[in-house]
Amino acid sequence: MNRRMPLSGRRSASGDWDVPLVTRLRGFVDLSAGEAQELHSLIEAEMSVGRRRDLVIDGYEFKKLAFVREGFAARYKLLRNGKRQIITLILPGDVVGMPGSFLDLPTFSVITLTDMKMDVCSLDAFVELSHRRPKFGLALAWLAIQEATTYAEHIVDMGRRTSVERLAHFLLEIHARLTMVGLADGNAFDLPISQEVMSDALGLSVPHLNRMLSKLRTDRMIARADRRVELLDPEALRRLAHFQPAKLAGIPGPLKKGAELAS
Amino acid sequence: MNRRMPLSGRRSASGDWDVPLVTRLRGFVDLSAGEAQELHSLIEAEMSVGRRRDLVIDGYEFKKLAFVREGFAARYKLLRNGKRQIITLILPGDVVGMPGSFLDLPTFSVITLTDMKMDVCSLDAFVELSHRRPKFGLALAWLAIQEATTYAEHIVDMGRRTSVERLAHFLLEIHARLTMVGLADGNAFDLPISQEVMSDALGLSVPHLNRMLSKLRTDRMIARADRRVELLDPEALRRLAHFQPAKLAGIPGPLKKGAELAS
DNA sequence: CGAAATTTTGATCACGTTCAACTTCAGTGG
DNA sequence: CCACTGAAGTTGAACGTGATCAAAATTTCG
Repeated sequence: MNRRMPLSGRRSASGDWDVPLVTRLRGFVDLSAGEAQELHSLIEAEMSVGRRRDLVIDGYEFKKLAFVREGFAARYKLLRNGKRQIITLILPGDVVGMPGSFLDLPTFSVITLTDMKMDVCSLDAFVELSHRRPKFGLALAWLAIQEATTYAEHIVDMGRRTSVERLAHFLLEIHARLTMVGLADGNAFDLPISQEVMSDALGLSVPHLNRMLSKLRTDRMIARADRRVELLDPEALRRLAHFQPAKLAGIPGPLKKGAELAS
Repeated sequence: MNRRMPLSGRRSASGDWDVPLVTRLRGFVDLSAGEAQELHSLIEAEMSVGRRRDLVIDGYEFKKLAFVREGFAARYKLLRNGKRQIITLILPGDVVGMPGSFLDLPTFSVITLTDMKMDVCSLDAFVELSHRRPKFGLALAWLAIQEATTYAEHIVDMGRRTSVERLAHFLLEIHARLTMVGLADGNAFDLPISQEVMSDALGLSVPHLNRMLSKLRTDRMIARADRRVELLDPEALRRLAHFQPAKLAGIPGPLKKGAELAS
């Protein structure tokens, strides 16, 4: 099911490399079209994979960075008792191989939840580029920080939020992340995942998750049809979930516009 | 209680800057004495603070990196319902301000649990150095990745491990992290924190944590006296906790000369 | 269409919370 | 030296959230 495609890239009108990761990076670093191009030149393959494909397997070497262009995946760990915990959903703009590629061996697995398209480069190539262009090393740090921040919020979810609060927080987070890469449609967004996946992400059982979903539905906070979610009352959801969005700061110094004068 | 001290630094016999963070960095990047010195030159203050001091406050700007030399702290979030979740314990070698300094405003607080000594520099200065020495930007990324990996394991703790398993995992993790910076004494280590702190780190109530502690004690897996912990049966603990240590890979490329042969 | 996966509903049970009281210990002042 | 204080640790009883198990209803898909 993995097939290689010609390295055409996706170009905007201005000839820029226009993928969700670049959108995300531009939220905190000034990337010229040329620099985006340098990043693009690292891509050694554009991959399309089907649903339910293992991308990273706990314990098996993986040293790539795969920038997700389309589709959903999950980073998870399987315990020996058979229980699965999903650490985070991987969305367009996210990087498969973070953190797995930075460890001797990954301690988590990644599996696609839908068909997925990604641009793949090797970690070595990225690091090599970072030597010539320190900005990319810093951008990597910023991405990792954002990952850690998201995880931190998940810890709060699991530790101190009740099941409804947790579900509400989950929906708000996904909505915020999709909005950031331009994939939300106002207060609605596609969420093409089963309740089993959601329950593993939230550390709940499927029946209980189901009940909490209907609770949010009967309380008129959300609507769910097909595999879409609509946030009917975002304000109430935010209050319920104690939702506090975190905004990544820009990389300081000569990298930011208006500071080009510094040597 | 904050007092400045002369910028003497801590030097090893070889004149190297010898602090836990450098030990940690050397686990994945080749740092010459000169480079450690460059890092040291960023330090604008060596601070000593007492117990129970807020270092970072949720919602109030903080743009420093404080490298912990001695002492314990906790990164946490307080919900509006009064519940507290500790995201992670901050140990010597860790960085206060990660991730808070990278956000417009921190979304978590940090409080010291013991007296603490740290070396403080501004994030701007660190980024500026990373421009001249890309290695430091990459090292920052590696540190952030390690932070994310630790958090990921905490998510598994809270979501899919029972309370005893969680406690066992917690003790093993702290032991591993202290060992990494040379602060464990074989299978024993100082853990100068109250059960309330532990319960907030594990998302448990104090009484229940207490029961699980006595369980591990009566099962002869750990001993706890004063504020020390001894792992009496590390193997049994690892089995119980499904413990899987993650080892950070070295930064690839020209940075890691001959490191493949070492260790 | 039939088979499989997913969603929904119900009944029972257990893990961990809550609340309360009691103990231990270190520090402080009479 | 003892009384008092406050923080930390320990124990017990009742309760509730969410798990577990089971089965039915519904959707998806070969």
